[in-house]
Amino acid sequence: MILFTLLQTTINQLYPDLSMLDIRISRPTHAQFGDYSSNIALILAKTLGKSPRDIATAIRNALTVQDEPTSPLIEKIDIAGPGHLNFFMRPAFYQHILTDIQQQQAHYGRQNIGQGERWHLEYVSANPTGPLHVGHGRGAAYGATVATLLKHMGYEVTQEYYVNDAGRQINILTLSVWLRYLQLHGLTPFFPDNVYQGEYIIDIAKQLQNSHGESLVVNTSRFAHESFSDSDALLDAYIAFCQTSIGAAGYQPIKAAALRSILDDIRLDLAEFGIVFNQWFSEQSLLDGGALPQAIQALENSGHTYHQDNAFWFRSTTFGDDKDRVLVRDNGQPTYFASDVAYHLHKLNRGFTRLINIWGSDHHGYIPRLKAALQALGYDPAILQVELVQFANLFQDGERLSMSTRSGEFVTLRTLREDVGRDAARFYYVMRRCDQHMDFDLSLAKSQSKDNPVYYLQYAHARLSSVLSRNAAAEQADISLLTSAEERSLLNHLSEYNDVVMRSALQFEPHLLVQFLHNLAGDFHSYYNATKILVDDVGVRDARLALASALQCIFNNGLTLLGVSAPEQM
RNA sequence: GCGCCUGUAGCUCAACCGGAUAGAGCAUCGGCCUUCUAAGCCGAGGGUUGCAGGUUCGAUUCCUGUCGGGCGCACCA
Repeated sequence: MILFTLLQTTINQLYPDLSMLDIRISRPTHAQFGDYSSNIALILAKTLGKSPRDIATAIRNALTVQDEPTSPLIEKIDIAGPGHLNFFMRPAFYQHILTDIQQQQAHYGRQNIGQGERWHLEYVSANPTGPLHVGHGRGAAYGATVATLLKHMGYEVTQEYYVNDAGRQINILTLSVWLRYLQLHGLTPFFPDNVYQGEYIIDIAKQLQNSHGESLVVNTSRFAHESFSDSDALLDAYIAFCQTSIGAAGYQPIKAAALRSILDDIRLDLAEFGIVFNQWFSEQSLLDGGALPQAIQALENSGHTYHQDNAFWFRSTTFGDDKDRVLVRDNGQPTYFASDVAYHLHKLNRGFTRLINIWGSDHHGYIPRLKAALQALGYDPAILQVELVQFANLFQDGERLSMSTRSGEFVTLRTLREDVGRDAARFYYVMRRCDQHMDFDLSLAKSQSKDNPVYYLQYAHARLSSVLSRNAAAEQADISLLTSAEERSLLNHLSEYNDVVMRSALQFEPHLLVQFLHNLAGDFHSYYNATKILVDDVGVRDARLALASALQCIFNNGLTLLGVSAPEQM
């Protein structure tokens, strides 16, 4: 940005000893403070030991000759308040921006900060034990938007879904399907209440019935469920009973069918939500491919492990974790943590220079041990960045809903999409900071779906499209004819887009872009209501059409980045 | 008990990593369609930023304490 370089060179000349300049240019809160403002004089006051106003005056003097700015793009430079430097820009400045937008169109806002650096983004990664529910939606929408934004900044982003297909919950899932399958064959097996009970389990059982007929039917009366007092122990015994009864040859197909069915559903669900992953990474593949023992070995080689109580431990406390962590249980089974270490090592071995994980906030206690493992293995723990997404509290008619995949009590993401629409759902999920708690009233979302803020933005785009379809913008237009305060404000607002997109991307904060577009739409709607664009005066009309065309482009680009459509009509 | 997140208008949330007069939407009240899309616009009311201290030119933002909410503290995943 022009002002930035101008300030930087000026200050370097005035105070050559200074290093690490943190020049920031912002849009003032009020029009009287100009188009742009910098607080650099206030910041420098302390290190220079001078009054802010003196510094501001020195800077201003360097940028002006007899009160007249040397830059043809600047009309006036004011010093206000405690020492703010306020810049008033000339139309020529905005002419540049409109021309850029006009030329670059869909590419406008794109930058190459990343220079093709390969970043890895893992998100959703919900256990494949049931359909996605609305709680997963936030992480999905957020992750997808962050990925889009980062690609826009020139990073090569690989989006990956980690499939937890190796743990105990998959065995519970398999058992659940089998029990339903037995029921379909008229049997009445003992049915624990902590198996998966959603409707979709029955669907999978029906598929199993079609593909395997009666071949997996077993009389379960031999299973003595009465002898267990602990429900988890009962479940494990029940799983073991199932495995021995039908053998691996019977068990594996059930497990595979259940996994395939659920993953296919999740994949389709996400695709319909506009989210496509580059890779679905199987946890089981880490065990099958030997990556897991290799990772454990690597940790052992690092010297930060020990044996105790027949288990194998990682001394993560050395690296700031609360307590040491088990890698291999006393029964010889590796822990989930061990495979997660292997997984992240695998990511790094694939050549990614940064790992970004988007997790539910309930996993926050897990971060230190994973970073500890990376550090023990010789990596800079900062290479892993975890963004925690707070849960959305779900309400229906004012009552809090609990979400439980196990009991089958949840509202699916699919239902939400069908109720409020894809655009509204995508938008709603990313309009707030991800680390902010969010209340989500389903009944309100449905009843007020036409009040969803997303329509405010889409409507602005539709209005602009409508005007431009009547009269296309001319190649050339004289922006200096846009003289009203509203027009100046719109131009000024528009000029901020690039910066906002960059901040949204690099800070992983899509909501900044949402806020920006919402405010811009507000400015536009006011303007549209007060000012006729298609006036008789050709010069003024062309100038306004040029502005309209730029606005349309910005809304289109911005909404596209958010994964929301930009309709031409509404 | 320890750790992380959090507390801003009646409700849901912003506030550009310490800047100027804390902003939107919803809700409430009053106006605007013979004019390019009223899913819109204009106006009104609504605040001691949980509370108490501290740091400095300046604090919603940083520090300490305190109160309230969420989450986590497994040889589960």
